[in-house]
Amino acid sequence: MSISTSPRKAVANERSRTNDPDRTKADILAVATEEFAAHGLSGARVDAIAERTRTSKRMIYYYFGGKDGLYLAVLEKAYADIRAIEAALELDLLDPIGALRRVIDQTFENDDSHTDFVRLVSIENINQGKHLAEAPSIRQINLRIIEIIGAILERGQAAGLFRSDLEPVDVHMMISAFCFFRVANRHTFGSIHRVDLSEPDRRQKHKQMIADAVVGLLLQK
Amino acid sequence: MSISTSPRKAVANERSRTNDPDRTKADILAVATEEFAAHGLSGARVDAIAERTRTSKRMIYYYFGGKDGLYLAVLEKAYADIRAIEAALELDLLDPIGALRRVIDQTFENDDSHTDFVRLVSIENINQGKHLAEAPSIRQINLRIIEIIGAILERGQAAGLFRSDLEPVDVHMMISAFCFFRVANRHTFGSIHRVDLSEPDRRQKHKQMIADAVVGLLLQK
DNA sequence: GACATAATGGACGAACCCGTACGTTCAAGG
DNA sequence: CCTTGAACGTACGGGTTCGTCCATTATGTC
Repeated sequence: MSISTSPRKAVANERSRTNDPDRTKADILAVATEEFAAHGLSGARVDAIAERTRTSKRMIYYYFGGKDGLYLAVLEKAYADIRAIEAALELDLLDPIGALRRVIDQTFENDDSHTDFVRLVSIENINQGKHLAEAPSIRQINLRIIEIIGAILERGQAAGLFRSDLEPVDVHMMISAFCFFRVANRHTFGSIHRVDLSEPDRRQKHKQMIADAVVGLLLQK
Repeated sequence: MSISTSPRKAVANERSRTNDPDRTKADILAVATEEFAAHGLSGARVDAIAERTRTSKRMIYYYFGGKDGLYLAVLEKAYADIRAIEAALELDLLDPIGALRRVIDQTFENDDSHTDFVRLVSIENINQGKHLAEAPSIRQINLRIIEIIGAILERGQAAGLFRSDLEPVDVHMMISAFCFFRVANRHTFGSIHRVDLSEPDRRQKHKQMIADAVVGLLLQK
């Protein structure tokens, strides 16, 4: 995680870069993320990952213990990356409706641009969330988004704008469901209904739709 | 597909039931549906399916050609079963809003009770919809739901109730996204936010939420 | 500069898994 | 009955895939 602890040699010398654990780990993780996202847990091949790596299969077992350990590390990093973006949201200056629209926009853009993350979450659900259940760090990370939405709802309710019978987690689910489905089910939905869900016009329309729907729902009394 | 073409022998004799192709095929299909839904395409084991069947592995290859052929047959049957229910909806007597709520209710209940179907669709998306693309029958089946929603929207627009800038397929997606996500992402979402999405109270609340949101969205001008 | 420890590579084994070759039984028609 | 094709079972081969054993090189420390 740190800025590489490799020794003096790494300054300028290009070729003789040997024994760089941080880089090796990061390299494996990046390749593994692609492989797992593309083929799922059981479909991913350890040999295939090793082959596309700067290093060898031996290192996967050295650093991650095995296929499952590697998968878990990939999952943890994917969640951490996504939520780090959400955590940086600046909403205090906006009115409740504006803040809510900002959160929705962010979730939409996040899922849209992080296809690998969406696929990994789908895969983990196929696997019944068994690996994620053993990664307490992931839960921690995700509480932030609930806090953010909770704060917005409170402000909206205090102002007499929003209804008060919806919990933050339910609002989050409604937003996530739409943004996630749009990416996760792109293939089947697109193929069946002959629509390209990633086409700019429809993309824009959908973003407007989910924002209007959620805001409209909260304004209902 | 017919009511079994087996001979006179099959009337009452319990034990000597031999050579019953329809039953053999249906048996394989049922077991395979469970196995694929549980472990995905690459995770499913042909040997495991064969073992839990009344018959042998040889019959899988005899009737379905191979693992891929079997998977495709499972997928087709899953879609057909779900959409057959939707096609039976009787909506002509209801006002547009009532009809829309009825469709949403139906979709919600369908996804909620057909976990295997939801999982298979997720799996097919992980597989980038490649198999579904080669199954024209599935597309045909799904057009029905779009027709239904299209008719409701037209009536609502004619009555001056609904906005007219949303296509049926977009409304369908909004409904599907919520109902599908609730089931497909049950494990990760539940584990992270410590909620049981299948608990009756929350279930009911969510059903109300998606209905209110979609109706509310359409009533916006 | 010697030594302990961390990092790395290549080769390999054992289990697994898909698909098939080959042989047998059943059912309907002559 | 006898033939013929459909329905079925057993056993196995060939390829794949995970994980490890053994050997080697780098790195930091005293």
